Amino acid sequence: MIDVKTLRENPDLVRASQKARGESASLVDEVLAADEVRRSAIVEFEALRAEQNTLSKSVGAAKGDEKSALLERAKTLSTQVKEAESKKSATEEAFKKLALGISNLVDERAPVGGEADFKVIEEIGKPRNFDFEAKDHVELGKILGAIDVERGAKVSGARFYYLTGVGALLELALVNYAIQMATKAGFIPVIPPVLVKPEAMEGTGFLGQAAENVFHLEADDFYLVGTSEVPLAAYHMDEILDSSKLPLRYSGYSPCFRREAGSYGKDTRGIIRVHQFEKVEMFSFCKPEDAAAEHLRLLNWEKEFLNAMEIPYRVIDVATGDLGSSANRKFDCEAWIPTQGAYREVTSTSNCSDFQARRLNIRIKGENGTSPVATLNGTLVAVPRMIVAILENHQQSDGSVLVPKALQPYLGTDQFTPVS
RNA sequence: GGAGGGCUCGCAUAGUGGCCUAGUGCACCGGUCUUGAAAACCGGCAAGGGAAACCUUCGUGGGUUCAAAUCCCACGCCCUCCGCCA
Repeated sequence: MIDVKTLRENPDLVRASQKARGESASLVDEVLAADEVRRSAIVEFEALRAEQNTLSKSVGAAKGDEKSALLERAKTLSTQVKEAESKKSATEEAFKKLALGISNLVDERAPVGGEADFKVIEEIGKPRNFDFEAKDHVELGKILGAIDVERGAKVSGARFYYLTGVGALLELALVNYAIQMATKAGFIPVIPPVLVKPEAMEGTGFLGQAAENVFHLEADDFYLVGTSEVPLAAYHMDEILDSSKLPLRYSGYSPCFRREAGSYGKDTRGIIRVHQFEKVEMFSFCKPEDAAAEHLRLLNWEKEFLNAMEIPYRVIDVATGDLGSSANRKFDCEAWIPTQGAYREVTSTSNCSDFQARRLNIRIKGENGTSPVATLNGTLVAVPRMIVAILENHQQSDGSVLVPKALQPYLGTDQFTPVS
């Protein structure tokens, strides 16, 4: 949630941010109006309540006629208080509903524009020149006995898959390598719940613009998380953190579930876009003034991982119109996918500043009271897309695939060979 | 799923309708004393809104009442036991 003080004192800043995102700037004025109404309702209620409190006290002390007179007055006051209270909560709710619709203030350094207006920050590694016809990951997966999309579709439908044999082993190797790397860097490994309550989903900002991509279990009112960012962010919900212990870094390993609504026809082949996958996610709680630096650290760990996979990739600064509602800035790492002749997003890191924390009520105790903490997240490895990148980039003409050095200790081999 | 016990400001506890706008102990912070420390003593010490007065919060949500931590109803979570179960 946006800071109400910023909104009141500097509405132009918020309007500009909304505009840069391609979202409603007039919402700012609606929220300000609702805030006025809310504040006057609070003042009215509190005045009546204070009067009731003092009157109530005198009732206890009074006797006889005096008492019945006071009681008379107290009764009418009581109904007034009740009315004022329900008016107050109604206006507060209306305000909150509107205020939640405003996205985080974009970082002024983020490139302004739509999805295509990203800025390339750097390109690392060079796409290989193949002296044979490169096979795509579906074909390689079949040859190696690693990926079975046909049976995935038979059992669960489109966008589901089985990882088998070396495919399954590769997932375990990637996860182990990622967790070990994160642990070395000081992250606390976490295996979180993946069914969460509406508050957790709402607090992390996934029930807004991203709501249609979230699986919901109606019978029990649970949500299936699309990323462990959700349970990791909500881990400290309603808590006050010790600022001397920051940054607090967690690496979550969990399945991720995505409905992929509105992506019909996109990436229908293979395992680039699927409903269920495993991911190791970095999550950091830090002081707001350290957030930008922490963001770069998360990006560096992502780069370190991709470097270890020996995959050519580029880093982009995502444009304002393509940021999630909680993020003020986002960097994507895009791996080169030979058979598509394109860079495709494999990992992504977002700086959510104090936006999520305000919704989730996570604070730091400081000199001048408490204030919201900053939260950041970044992908260390999203398994299927990394498998795609590894298989396609490291394939040989005979369909075998060289295993990156970093993964060899986890797999006990330096290459995957076709199964007969 | 069934039976019982519990949920109060970091922790532990007091509190069965108005001197509870919540007491006490521990922990913590500051001070006095001390060569230094400990002890002792003094003061501070939940959160949110507000310039302040003040208001809100005793698991959550309703209700009764002029007035609710306290009475009633529902729900949540934790603990113990029973049943089922990876």
